[in-house]
Amino acid sequence: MGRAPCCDKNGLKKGPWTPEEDLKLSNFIQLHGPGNWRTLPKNAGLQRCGKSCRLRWTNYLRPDIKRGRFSFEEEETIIQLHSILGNKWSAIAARLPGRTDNEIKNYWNTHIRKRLLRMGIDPVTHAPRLDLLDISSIISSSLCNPSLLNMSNFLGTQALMNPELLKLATAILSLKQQNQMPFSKDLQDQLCNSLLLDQVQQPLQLNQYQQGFSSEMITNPPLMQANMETFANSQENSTPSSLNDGFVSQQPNNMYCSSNPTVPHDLPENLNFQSLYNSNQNFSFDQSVVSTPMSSPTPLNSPSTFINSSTEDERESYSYCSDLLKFEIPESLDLDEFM
DNA sequence: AAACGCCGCAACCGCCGAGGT
DNA sequence: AACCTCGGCGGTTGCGGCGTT
Repeated sequence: MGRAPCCDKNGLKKGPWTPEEDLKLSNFIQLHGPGNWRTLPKNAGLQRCGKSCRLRWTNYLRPDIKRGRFSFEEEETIIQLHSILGNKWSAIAARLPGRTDNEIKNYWNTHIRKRLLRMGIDPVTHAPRLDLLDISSIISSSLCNPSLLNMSNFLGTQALMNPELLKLATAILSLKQQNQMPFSKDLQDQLCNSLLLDQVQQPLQLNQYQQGFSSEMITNPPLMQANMETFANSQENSTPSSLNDGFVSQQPNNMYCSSNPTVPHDLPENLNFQSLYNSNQNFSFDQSVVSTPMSSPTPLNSPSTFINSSTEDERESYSYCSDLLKFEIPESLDLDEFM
């Protein structure tokens, strides 16, 4: 036969623990150590299920538990570990001394998850998703502002997520740089509208814009491979217009974006950073943060594109985005354990 | 000041694998 | 081998605090 039932649930107390119960449990465990949860409540004089006692101890009473707000470093670690481990809260907690799985789980669900969603990042896959991103502020403050087409915000947050937008923006800028087309407000509005449509999961109809351009400018493969670096270089060299505003800067709170010249225009829809890592061809991580040799000819830490963020919220968001793009693996993390 | 709604977190629930009988 | 509990885990719930109206 098996063991006796762990506890008879009838008559046992549930709900919040009182200070007296906490004291009883703490004193008992200090004397006898944790474990034997089945018999512990009775021996400690508690009208609780053993499971409830164990949870109370591991999640609240344990002396090595660190209380209080999560530090920035802890949040970084949680995000990075979650991108690798998923909802393996206990595994994540094992790498955050003093934090319990329950606490991390709660913090993820109440803070980090929401923040990622606001940033347009799928908290499950850690993949950028336009349909999750609140881009209205970005659009309203830059693209749709008649006096300012701030391509930095536009490209910095969108281009990698939607290759069609990258194509379109590349073509637009190329045309503008060659003075082959006026950058009219109409076009900006069209682009803005299309982005809004795209946000609600309407496919971007590139052809709509191709009509207004030279078809060669749209379809010429070399041009289509133009990239963030092209933008950055061209901006440095010429464009004195507002296009350059905030595009390249070296300030501390900047977002570190990909400037890989081979930014793919056929990124998979459910792209995530793991798959990028594995694909190893169309995208590369910063060599300085990923030790695994990469075949990409241009590491991300060469001509980098920095996005200057203005508000506290934006800095915070960009900072998190930066973390995701950098995808730094803590030294203490034994990846083999998960592979 | 009261009512209401939202949010965060502690605690519970249900499931699963490991291991004891 | 089958049955059963334990311990652990992730998901969910519900309560209390707080802000807003």
